[in-house]
Amino acid sequence: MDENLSSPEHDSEVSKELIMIRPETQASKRRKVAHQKTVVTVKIGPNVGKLKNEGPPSDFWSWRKYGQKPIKGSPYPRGYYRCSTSKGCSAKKQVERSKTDASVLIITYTSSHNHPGPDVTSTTKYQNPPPKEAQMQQDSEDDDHDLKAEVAKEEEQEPEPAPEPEQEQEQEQEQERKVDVQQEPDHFHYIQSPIRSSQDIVIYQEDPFSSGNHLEKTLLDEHPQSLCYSQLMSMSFSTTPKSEEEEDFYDELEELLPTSSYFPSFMRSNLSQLERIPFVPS
DNA sequence: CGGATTTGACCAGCGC
DNA sequence: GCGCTGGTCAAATCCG
Repeated sequence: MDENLSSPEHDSEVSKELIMIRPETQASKRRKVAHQKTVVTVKIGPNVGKLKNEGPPSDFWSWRKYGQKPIKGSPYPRGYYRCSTSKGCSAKKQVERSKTDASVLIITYTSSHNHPGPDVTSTTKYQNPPPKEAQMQQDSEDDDHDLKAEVAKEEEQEPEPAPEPEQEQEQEQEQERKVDVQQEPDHFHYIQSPIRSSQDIVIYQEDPFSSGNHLEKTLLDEHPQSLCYSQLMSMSFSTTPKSEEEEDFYDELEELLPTSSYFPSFMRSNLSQLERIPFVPS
């Protein structure tokens, strides 16, 4: 991975991740085990270093850290987490920070949960979601405790090395964003989610077709701050006529997400509530 | 005291 | 074949 350093980092950073999540690439045996990968890029905001309760979106599972490794070419280590919600659950995730933008967390989910998610719908606040601000406050107080803790700890561990000159970083950030936009239409869904207040979340999911992407992209263009996971899901599952390829993809996505894995019950419940999203295809 | 985290060691795949 | 690297293990440590 050192070779990436010689080339512009902004270019290697995202594309590297995107390449990694392709299941049929020459992955190592261990990587092959992780048949499904979903990369979630979370922008945790510029204050993350100071506001420790700013964290990436909680996925509401309980994760246990089982390893941390410095990643070649990145000043930030990658943390390895395993689902501790249920014994025997093979769900894992990797949390690393973008080497070009410390405010961006890259969370890679691998495998899927083999158990139902925590029943957060039993708590009133998700059955009757409070206004955004209030919800955000509550979230920062409890629900994202796990990821909040992760970030807080990472912040503590990492003395913000700031290995790159500020100007360079700014430049790279800008270019990185470009990379996001450029690559997304080909293979990935690009979702922005305010699940946690000031955070922008981008989910990269392998996308066998390109025609469907305009949907999400258009959504983003029109409502850049109005999407969340559940809305994404509703996008994915309730939007009008799909091509066969799309159906296949959504099947995959469904298999990967709401019924079994990354998206807990409250999101699934919100799914039905939020099926009507303010989106009119152009 | 039990569960979670840390961290060095180990293993296996990949590229040269 | 060898070195590099990512991913995992497991003992030690920490924390509530």
